[in-house]
Order: sequence, then structure tokens, then C-alpha cells
Amino acid sequence: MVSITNAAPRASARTRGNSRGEGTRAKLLDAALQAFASHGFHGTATRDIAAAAHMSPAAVYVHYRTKEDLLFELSLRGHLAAQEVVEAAATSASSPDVQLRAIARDHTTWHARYNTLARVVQYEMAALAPEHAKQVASIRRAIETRVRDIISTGTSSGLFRVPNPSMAALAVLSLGIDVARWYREGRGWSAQDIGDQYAELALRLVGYQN
Amino acid sequence: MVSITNAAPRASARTRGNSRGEGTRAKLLDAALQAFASHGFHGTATRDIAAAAHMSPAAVYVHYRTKEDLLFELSLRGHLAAQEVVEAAATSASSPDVQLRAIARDHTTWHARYNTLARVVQYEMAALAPEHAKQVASIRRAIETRVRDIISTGTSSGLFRVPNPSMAALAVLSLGIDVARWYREGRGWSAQDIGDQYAELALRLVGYQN
DNA sequence: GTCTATAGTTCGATAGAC
DNA sequence: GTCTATCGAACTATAGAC
Repeated sequence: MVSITNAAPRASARTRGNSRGEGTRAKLLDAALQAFASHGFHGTATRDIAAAAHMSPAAVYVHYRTKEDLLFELSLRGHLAAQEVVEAAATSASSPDVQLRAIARDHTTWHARYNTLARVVQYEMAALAPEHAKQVASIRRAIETRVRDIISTGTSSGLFRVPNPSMAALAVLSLGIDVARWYREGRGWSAQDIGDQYAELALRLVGYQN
Repeated sequence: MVSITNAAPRASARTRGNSRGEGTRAKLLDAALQAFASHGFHGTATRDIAAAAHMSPAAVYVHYRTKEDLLFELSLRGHLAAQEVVEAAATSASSPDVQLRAIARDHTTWHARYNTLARVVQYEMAALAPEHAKQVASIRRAIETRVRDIISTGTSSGLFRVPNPSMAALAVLSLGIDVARWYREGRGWSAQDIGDQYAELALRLVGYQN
């Protein structure tokens, strides 16, 4: 099972001792994740989330104030996890070509491996409350800026040949993001295969000569 | 205003003389298009579609049997329009490099220019009735096959260097499709600019040396 | 913290007058 | 073909017992 906890390990450790309460929240998040990914936020009833978590409809509201709160926690965790993946890849090297290869590979692999969470992250932003939408939008901008800066650096040093670093960054991220739209586990290539191949495509995009 | 009629010109000419009846259907389609693109199929009430078309909630059902029928007509028209764009570009030349450049350019430009329709087409497939989903899925497969065959031909002749034509075709289409997710009219580059630049990116993807 | 029961609202779709 | 009025179902969220 694809757990939301696996997708966002930074939220796993807890100071509070009640492990059962946290398990209940995780079960609700998992249920909401699968439902939102399958039918969308507005196409999902809280009753169905509760049923999938083996709880009564009312029990949901002990742990989350509204249905939108469930979406926001999923969206925030997903955005932070994606940012972490990009940040770790960027930090793993200092040369733009190695950095970009790692980013494209890991960003793409993440969107394949966690395609259900990624679809919620990418397609349900309009259902977030305005304040919540602002929060995740700032994470999105940070990711784009990180990739653009690396491409710009590589272009300035002559390592890449890119007419428009902003557009190239957008294109590289688009490649990875759109994988979540069509990838399904167990059909065709593995998430790792796609990540490896897309990394090479990304380097081609920026005119890297290897 | 971005009209659905503009987006799918093949449905404009009519044999029946009642231009007012057709105008009403077009108004409903336009209203549904904007609403579905903004809030999703399940996030849209038929009352809101009716209001945007300056009609009563009941009047919708004179022209469309169900809300899903509205979505299906939008989805079908959108898929057919996208296919037509790809087909026209493919037929416009016989050399794979010219064909692929035209496809990537026009496919991308279409997803930018008609980004509202494209988002409905790409993100609301799960809301279609099973029989309707099958119909549009076959169009999607035809588009993918068309692009893959051109890339395969170019690879066999040594014009392209592609390890995996299927994945390259998916990547080229992904680039265009994902533009609909972030592009908004009047902000940043024009649809044509993006199409032109993405066409060059697509040729880089397939290892074309110009 | 879980449950049953339900309040209060909104939904898709229909009835029937004109 | 349009309207007003409304049906019956489904929805989010809450009340109150245990």
C-alpha cells in the first residue's frame, strides 16, 4: 500500500505518546488520498473516506475540522516532499549537469512512485482555501526557482545551451509532473526506469553535450 | 471569450436551420467549459452552468440529458480537435524532423490557446461514463501512436537518436499537455512563443542534429 | 474517541403551466 | 423551449449518548 507516511517521512516522528491516535490520522489521510486521487476532492464524500478508514462518518471530524483540512494536509505534505527531493538532488553535487541530472531523475521518479499523491497535489489546488493555496504556491515557486537557477548557472558557464532558462526549467519540471498523469504501478516501465531515462531527456533539453 | 465553437470548428456547420437552438447549446457548452475548468466536474452545479448561460436550472435538461452529457461533448470535441491538430501537422510534411517540429509546435500552442478546454479534457476523464471514457481513450491512443510512429521512422533512418521511441513520444506529448496546467492568457509568453520554443525542445529530446 | 442519529443545505433532475 | 416550483437523494458537519 502506498502510504502518505511513506511519501512524506518528515511528518512521521512525533513527540506525543499516543501512537494509536496518530495511526488513526494516518489511516484517514491514506483513505482521503486514494479517494481524492480517484474521484477528485469534490467527487469524494467524507462518508467514503470514513468507510475506507473503517470509521463512522462522524469520527472524521474528531481528527480533522473540515474535508478541506484533509486536502490541505495532503497537499502540504506532498509539496514539501517534492521540494525535499529536488533540494536533496541539488545539494548532492556542485556541477550544474550533475545537479540537473539528479533533479530530473529524482523528481520524475517521485512523481511516478507517488503518482496518487502527486495527482492530488497537482490537480486539486483549486479546491484549497485561499490561505492554504498561498502556502503551497510559495513552495511551488521555490522549486521552480531552484531549478531555474541551476540551469542559468550552467548556461552562463557554457555547460548548457539554453535560449530561455525559465522556459527550460518549466519544461524539465513539466516532464516529471506529467508522469503522474499517466503512470500506474505495475504497467510498463518502472518508476526508476522512467526517472533514469527522463534525466537524459532533461540534459538533452538544456543542450548538454556529453 | 474562448468559445468551444472556436476550439472545435468541425462542429460549427449545421444542416438544421434553427440557429437559435444551436446558439443555446453553444452557450451551455461554453458555460460548462468555464465552470468545469475552474472548479472541476464534481465541483460544478448545473444551476451555475444554467445561470452563466442566462437560463433557468430546468432549461439545461431540454438540451442535455445529464450533466455528464455536457462533459462528454466537451471532452469529445476537445480530443477530436487535438487529434486534428496533430494529424494536420503530421500530414503537412514527409520528413520526420519537419513533421515532429510541426506536431510539437501546434500541439503545444493548442494546449496553451485552449488551456481551459485542455484541462477539462486532461483532468476530468475519470468523471466520464465508462462507455464515453472508452471513446475518448481510443482517440488518445491514436494520437500517441501517430507521434510514436514518426519518431520511430526518424530513428530508423538515423535522423533521430532515441533509445526508446515510445517514451520519447510520451515525453513530447507531455510537454505540450502540461502547458495547459500552468499557462494563462496574457501572462508571460504568448501561446505561439511557447509552441515555437517547445518545438525546438522536442527536436532536442529526440536527438536531432540541426 | 467512537458511535447513532440527524440537522441543515445543496445537489441532479423532473413536473407541469405557458 | 422557457419558466417556477419542487422532489428525493446526497452532502458536510454537528448533537449527544456511551
